Amino acid sequence: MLNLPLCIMQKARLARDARFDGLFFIGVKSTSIFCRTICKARMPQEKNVTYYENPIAAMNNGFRPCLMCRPDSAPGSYAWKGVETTVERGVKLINVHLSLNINEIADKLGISTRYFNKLFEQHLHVSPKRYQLLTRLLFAKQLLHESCLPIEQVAQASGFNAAKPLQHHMKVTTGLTPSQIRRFTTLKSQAKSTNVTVYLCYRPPYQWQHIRDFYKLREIGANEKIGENSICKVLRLGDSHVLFNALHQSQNNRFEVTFSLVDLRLLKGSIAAVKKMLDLNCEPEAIYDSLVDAGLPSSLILNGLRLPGVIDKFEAGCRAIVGQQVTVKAAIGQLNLLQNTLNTKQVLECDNASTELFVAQQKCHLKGAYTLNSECHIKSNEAQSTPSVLNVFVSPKQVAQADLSFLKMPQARKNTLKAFAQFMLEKPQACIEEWLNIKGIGMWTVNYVTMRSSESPDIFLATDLVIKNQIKKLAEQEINITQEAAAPWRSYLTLSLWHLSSGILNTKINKVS
DNA sequence: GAATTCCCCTG
DNA sequence: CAGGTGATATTG
Repeated sequence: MLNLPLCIMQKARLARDARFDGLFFIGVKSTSIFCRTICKARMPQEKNVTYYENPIAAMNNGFRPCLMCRPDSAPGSYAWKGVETTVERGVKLINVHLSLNINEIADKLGISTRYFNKLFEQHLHVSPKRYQLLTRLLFAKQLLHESCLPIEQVAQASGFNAAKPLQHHMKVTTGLTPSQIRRFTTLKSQAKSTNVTVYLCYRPPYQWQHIRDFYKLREIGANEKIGENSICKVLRLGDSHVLFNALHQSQNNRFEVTFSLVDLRLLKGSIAAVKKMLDLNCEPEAIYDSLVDAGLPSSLILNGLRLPGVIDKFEAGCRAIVGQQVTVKAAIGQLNLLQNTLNTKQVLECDNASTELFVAQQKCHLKGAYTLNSECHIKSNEAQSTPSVLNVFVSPKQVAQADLSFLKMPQARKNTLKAFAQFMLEKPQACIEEWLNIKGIGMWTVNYVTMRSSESPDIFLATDLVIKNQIKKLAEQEINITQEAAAPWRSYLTLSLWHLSSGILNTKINKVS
């Protein structure tokens, strides 16, 4: 039943080798406890040890899970990852939630402030407080350069309570006051509103057409509008909503992104979200090389390919589930139906006041883009004839409570969708692997969602039908793909193969070969 | 830095 | 099962 030789497991156990973590489990007879290979507890003697393939097998034989290494927890979960990642998670939280203080961050991590301080200092040799101050200042500086927000609002957006503390800290750490920093910027003053425009750059080349078409094909009209040169979408960020319009300016290698915000503290997260959607941090050269290594002839490679991201994990999950075994077109039709049908009640159902405020603000702002759920429709910049309203993607709660009989798809898939919504309602923070426990969600779905929503550059969808066919088709022309060689950028190989199979380049292949 | 918790061994 | 050891994570 165990697929590893005994001597290997013995060595792996004694070395506490992390590479074998999860592959087998160690039952200790003297205590009736079972552990993972990496457990830091005192090393049991060989004569007391039995090996098991999985936690279930160990528990069946009367062992209980160890409290230190938590072999019962889901692989990848916080409990599984243990202390090693606590600092990492803390850093992320500080970066994302600029307005939370250190106590609240520690609270989110589930540890005391004192311990958080200690761990942080130990690993990064800076105190969390100091790290946070620098993070806030850096972001404030970016806003001073890239936007025309008044200082007071820059302060709020970067986590300070008021302009005074920002001015003080900026002066102390950089020697310059915010207004001195601002003087370097060349932007013209923009109208006073909660609209914020920032310019987000990327490393060229950038295959705008590819990422644009990818989104366009998957457009959910009530939630997003994809223009020839722009992407406009309403994002759910925590309990709030953000509307953005990203306009591609290829001559400057950047996007002009306008946000409409309820609360300026959302700006940091909003910028991160758009960067993720447009994959602005990617390094095209490394990816190009890896695609060559994988065996793609350079004539078939889109240099500057980007991975189109999905911000909301729930949305990504819905897209994946509804997209199981049907064409993109069919799936998006059903998603549009879902969105439009459940949408009508949405404004009433939203429990927080922020939505109302947001709607009110939308009425007057974001000229030339779209409005959110307001009766005053504003035409889009892109000379599209019909005025539009945009709305946030349906929530887990809505889907969980809805009668889904109006959807045209197998009952089993509707059940999965519903179970998924229920799961997300109860455990919104669960890691994607945990979704496997839901009936109807398998590895393809998990991998697809991981690739689209976790900025995971190294997902190869080997079981995807389209991918399989495309590999076969290439092999017929003596182009052999070794996906392993594309690591750690295999997501881009997946994208490339999808793109090839879309037919646009199929004629080209013939010419090449 | 002490105290607590946890694991494993021995008798 | 009780008593003792060593080690780690976490707290006040």
